[in-house]
Amino acid sequence: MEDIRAGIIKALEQALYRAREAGEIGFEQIPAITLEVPREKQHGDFATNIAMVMAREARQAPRLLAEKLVACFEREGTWVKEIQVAGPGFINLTLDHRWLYPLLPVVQLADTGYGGSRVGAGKRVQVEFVSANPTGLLHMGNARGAALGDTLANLLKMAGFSVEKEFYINDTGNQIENFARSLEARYLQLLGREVSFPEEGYHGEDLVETMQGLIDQAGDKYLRMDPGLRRELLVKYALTEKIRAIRDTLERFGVFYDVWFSEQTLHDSGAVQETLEELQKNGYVYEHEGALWFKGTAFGEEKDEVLVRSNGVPTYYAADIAYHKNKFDRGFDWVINIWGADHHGHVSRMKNAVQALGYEPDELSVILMQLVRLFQGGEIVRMSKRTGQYITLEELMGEVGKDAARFFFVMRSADSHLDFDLDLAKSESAENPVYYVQYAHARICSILRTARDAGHQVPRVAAGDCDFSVLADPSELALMRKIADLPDEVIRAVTQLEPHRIARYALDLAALFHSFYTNCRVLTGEPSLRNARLLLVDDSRIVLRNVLNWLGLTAPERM
RNA sequence: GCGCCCGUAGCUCAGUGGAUAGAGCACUGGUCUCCGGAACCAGGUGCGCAGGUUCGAUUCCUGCCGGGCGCACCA
Repeated sequence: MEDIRAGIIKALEQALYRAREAGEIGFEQIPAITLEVPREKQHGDFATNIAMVMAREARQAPRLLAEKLVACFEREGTWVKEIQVAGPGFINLTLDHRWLYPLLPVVQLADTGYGGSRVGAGKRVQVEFVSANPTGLLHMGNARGAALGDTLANLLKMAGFSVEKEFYINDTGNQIENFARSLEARYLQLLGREVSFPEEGYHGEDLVETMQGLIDQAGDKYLRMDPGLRRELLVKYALTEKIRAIRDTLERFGVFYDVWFSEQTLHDSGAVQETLEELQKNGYVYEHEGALWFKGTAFGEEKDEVLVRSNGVPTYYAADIAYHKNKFDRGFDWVINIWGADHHGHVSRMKNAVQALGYEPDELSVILMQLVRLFQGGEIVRMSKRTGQYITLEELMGEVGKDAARFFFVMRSADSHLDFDLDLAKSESAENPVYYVQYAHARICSILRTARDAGHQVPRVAAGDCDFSVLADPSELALMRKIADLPDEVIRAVTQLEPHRIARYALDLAALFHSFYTNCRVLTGEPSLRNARLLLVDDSRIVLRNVLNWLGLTAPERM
């Protein structure tokens, strides 16, 4: 695919040089030639706007220029069958459809590796996502982040990057203080003491359960303890419990991390302090009213930010800067964070700090994802019956299952608000896009089973030996073309940080397969046609399965 | 007030500066003697408004309108 593209571009360049030698066109340098895939099929397999781009410098009308270029174009070795000028000056290229056939054995051979590339070879990338507060349960926003982050990590791996997935545990700070007081209140209440619950505390039912669990294990022994020590021990117990619960839920959601990173360790190791000193050394820190401030205004921010409060306690910002320093010091070439849109103000602040420490801010990417709203029966679903809080990921999986949940979250662009339709996700029918894609896979497996039972194997063909010219139906060519596009799609999804493209790809591919299935009978009596189609079907299976796996969905053989 | 995201078909959303802007759902009609009907095919006066840049703008820039979210010695 890439070779073919590069070959055509080279041939176009040579045509331009030839035209110049013949005195037909004048130019200094050829601008970068891009080949796009036209929306309209009639416009061929590729199109280029090079004549329009060069029109001004060459002082010629785009169409005229295009015609001269076409006249000098040599097709030799490019698969180009037709080349013509169209519209305001486009050059449309139609390929001999035989260019697709060598792909068929390639997919078969690559198998689980098909769709991969080496654009990220030698580069280490870290994806940090979810990083939910360990004070409660995972909600819809966390779930969206989990689906996006995990899929993105899978795609990065396919693109050749070395990838690490990380969960940052916010296990210190004000919220933990608050968590401690909430736990203490629940603990005391469960043991019959009349204590009021902190106004700003964590009201979720899950804290009651957590403390009941502790009481079942350890009884009332914390009752007579010094309150400070008691809170410390309650938090320690609850954090372990909560983090385990979060990890369990994520694993059931199909998300596994390489590293669980504790914020507390940054304080304990002195990393926060070192980071502050470095910032100070670089001249970005000053003292004011007893607090230490970061000069955000030096980077065009509206105001400066507190790093260390006047009571001596570092802010979350200070810890987060230390955390990002730590990431870069671990040698990552690219650091990707997935945050809720409510943290957007933090993005430029973080990049500023990264720069202030002498790192390259462009090596930090942040994907901001917009809010998730749940819909059922056309109404917004806000509260969870069980916890009185927002619906949890656990409950969502119980309602619609892992596959539907993951697909729905990853199907939309991160920066669009996501309306999650519970009824649609639950429906086991045609209108559910998840089943549509999975059904295509199951259908393929069924065809292959039937073929095997009849004694027909998928042919194994060497790459050089593949005349599949019997595959010429438009639906067959469209399907092959889509399969050919996969590596490019992955690269695009990764470089644009848009994993939702792959969900669209899965839907498109499934549609093309269903269409092919309707138009072309696979198990025919004609052996060469049957063999060619069996290979195409098996390749479709491979591609669908790969894509479903990257999205974190199962690829069922029956359903 | 300042900042970020969004505004595309009845609904939910895709869309790489390009030619006739797409998909799913919903609705209507049709296809199938056979490999899985959870399928396929057909049916559409839609890019919030106004400027600007460009040969060309849904896409880039500015302003406005509408929706969401931020703007703590919270995280």
